[in-house]
Amino acid sequence: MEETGKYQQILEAAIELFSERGFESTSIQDIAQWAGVAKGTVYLYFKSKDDLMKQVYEYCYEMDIKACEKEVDQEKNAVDKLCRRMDNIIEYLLSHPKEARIEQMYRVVLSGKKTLPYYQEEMYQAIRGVVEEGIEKKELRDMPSSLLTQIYYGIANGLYHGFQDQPGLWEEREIKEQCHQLIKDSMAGRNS
Amino acid sequence: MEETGKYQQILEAAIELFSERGFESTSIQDIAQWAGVAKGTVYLYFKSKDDLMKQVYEYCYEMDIKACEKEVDQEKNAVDKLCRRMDNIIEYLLSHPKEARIEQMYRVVLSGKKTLPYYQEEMYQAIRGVVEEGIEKKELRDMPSSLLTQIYYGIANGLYHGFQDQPGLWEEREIKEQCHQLIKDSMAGRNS
Amino acid sequence: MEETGKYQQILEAAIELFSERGFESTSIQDIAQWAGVAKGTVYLYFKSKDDLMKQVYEYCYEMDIKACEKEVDQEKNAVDKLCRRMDNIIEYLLSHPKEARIEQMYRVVLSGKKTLPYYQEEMYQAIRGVVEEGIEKKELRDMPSSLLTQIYYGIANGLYHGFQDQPGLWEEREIKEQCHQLIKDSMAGRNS
Amino acid sequence: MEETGKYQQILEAAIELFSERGFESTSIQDIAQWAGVAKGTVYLYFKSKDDLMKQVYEYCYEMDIKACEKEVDQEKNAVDKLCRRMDNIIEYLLSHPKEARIEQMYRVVLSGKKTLPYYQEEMYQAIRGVVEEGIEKKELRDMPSSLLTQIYYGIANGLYHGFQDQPGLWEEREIKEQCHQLIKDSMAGRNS
DNA sequence: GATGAATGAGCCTTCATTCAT
DNA sequence: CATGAATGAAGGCTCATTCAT
Repeated sequence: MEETGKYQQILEAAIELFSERGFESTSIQDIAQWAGVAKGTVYLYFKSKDDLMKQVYEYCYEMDIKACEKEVDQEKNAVDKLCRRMDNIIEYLLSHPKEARIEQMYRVVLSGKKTLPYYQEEMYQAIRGVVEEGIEKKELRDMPSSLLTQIYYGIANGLYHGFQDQPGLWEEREIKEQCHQLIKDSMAGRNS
Repeated sequence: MEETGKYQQILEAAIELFSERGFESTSIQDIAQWAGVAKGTVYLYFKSKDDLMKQVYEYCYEMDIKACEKEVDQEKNAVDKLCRRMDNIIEYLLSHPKEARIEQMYRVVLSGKKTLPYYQEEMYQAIRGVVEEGIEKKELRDMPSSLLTQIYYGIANGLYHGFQDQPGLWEEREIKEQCHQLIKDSMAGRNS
Repeated sequence: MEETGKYQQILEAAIELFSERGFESTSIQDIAQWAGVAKGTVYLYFKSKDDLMKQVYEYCYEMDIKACEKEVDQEKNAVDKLCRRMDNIIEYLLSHPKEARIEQMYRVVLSGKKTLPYYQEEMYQAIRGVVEEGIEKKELRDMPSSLLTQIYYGIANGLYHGFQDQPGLWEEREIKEQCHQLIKDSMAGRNS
Repeated sequence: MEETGKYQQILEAAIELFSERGFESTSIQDIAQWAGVAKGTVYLYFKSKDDLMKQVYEYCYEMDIKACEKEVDQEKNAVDKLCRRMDNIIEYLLSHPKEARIEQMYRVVLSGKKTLPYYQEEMYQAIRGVVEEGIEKKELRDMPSSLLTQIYYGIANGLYHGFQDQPGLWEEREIKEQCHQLIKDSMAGRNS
């Protein structure tokens, strides 16, 4: 952690500790210590603890988005896009458990504030776009797109938890195919 | 709130405030004030703030479990049991948003601690029991039961979020049936 | 300092330390220690350090006002009123040097803020009232009353400093009479 | 502020900010920024913040002294000297409000420390010299010179405050003459 | 049982000062 | 000379917890 810049050191220390202990239970002191800098140094790079929290979340979120959209556009059908994206989601979450936890935590906090519902976020909108298009083309179930989007999200999340418990499963080709089939069956339904 | 016992008063005040402001941002003072008792009184009924948190969570969780299991046993098939349970889940969560938030928050905290994975909980085990039996009887998809259980959980959660955004939807009979169909398609797959 | 209430203890500790080290250089910790209470206790009686500062000032100011107005009304003439008041002022300031310093300090701070000019204070207005009446009755010099009031204030202050350096002087009857004569000559001028 | 030396730039920035916000509320960072230099540079010219404060005060004090003594020696009588000096004092203070505030603030701080009573200062001694000589020559009241000096000081200060509130007054010839008469009456008394 | 005054550990944040570049 | 990143001591304030009444 010595060779990267101080900003990155602090950010990574924060990810480590926030994900482990939660936002409130992690002190700036702890973060500074873990990052190997003095307490005051944190404030050279971040305006406040809130600012640090926000930047940590945004950093994680950006990584997540970028990872999840990889090669999605190469697929033509809605179902295929959703399967590909789900592979990406799980791949990313399993390889970045700390970042995943931070996103989760931050969203719970956000969901308490009326101002910015989390579903207005980029990723939600991206998925919803695919879902709406799929519904229009009759590739997907004819349900309210918001509901279908949330269901997709929920399945992805459920799968993540499932694979988290038994990491080996995700490596098995057969399992992955079963999951794809499940996605298809749930999202497309009788249309398939 | 005056006629119930002090214990209940404090518990309800805690539910109210924890769900609104989060655990760390709610002080014992706030809770005591809301409950209409003195700060010291809280410590007559709860060993510490952590203990209060835990009891609050457990209280919410118990209510949740009880509500979700209602009439589930009247169904015969695995799919029907799961549908019935899902109706209960959504019904409960929508009518108890505060309790829902507290369960959510507490699980995020718990998930950080390796000691007590949340899937060892009663509700998870109950669902898993149904799922395993369903798989055995070929009523459900032949997938690892843990995975299928998590997926079911995820769908229920997704639906909750969806209906939370548009509460009116849940009242529509057609929508509910679509949801049941979706549960069936995802959990039973080609078997159906 | 043990027998009085905590509020008074803290107030007196603050007077002691503020007058000795200044507002900014005195920490709440210092005050608590001097008062023989815990840091947190200070915040049971004062909302913040600023609040403590303000209450300390107001306490000193009230004492000052009360002391300075003693028996002033028994005098008929403006000059006599001013002399009597000046005796009171000096008497008070000499016997309450700490409180005097606090008033001084606070006014210097206040004078930096445009909002509440210190001359709108009670004591200033009281003196100005006497001065204006005196001018009207031709007992005092025909000068702008604001100016004459400030001059009176200045003389009183000067005398205080003078007597502070040589406290014995104030005890001498002759000196006191000289001072009264000086007040008369300066405030009444040729009218006398 | 660019063409003068760094030392002067910093000094002037300090005068500006100290007079506006007070000593403690002005950071070295603020001063450096206002002066257009780096924080470290301040420490090339001043040993510490305290040192800067002291030099700022001394700078203001020197200006004050120089301004106040202008043409005082042209007068023969003690009273005239005192009047002339008072004109200078007020003229200076009104035209240098920032420097005036700094002197004021610093003296309040100093007056708390027993080590260096401010009356041992040059200006005090200069006035006292005039006063003592005047008393000796029976031009002034026969009172302890220290007292009379402090009174003179007090009057000057009072006038300053008076004119500060109504700057227009100081321009009126008649007012100025009234002030001179007042000085004469107070300092010389029946001797005049 | 009930109270709330008192405590003090611990948090976030600021800022004078240093020093390698 | 000049810089500004880095430091860490210190301060204001909050709050979980205790305990005498």
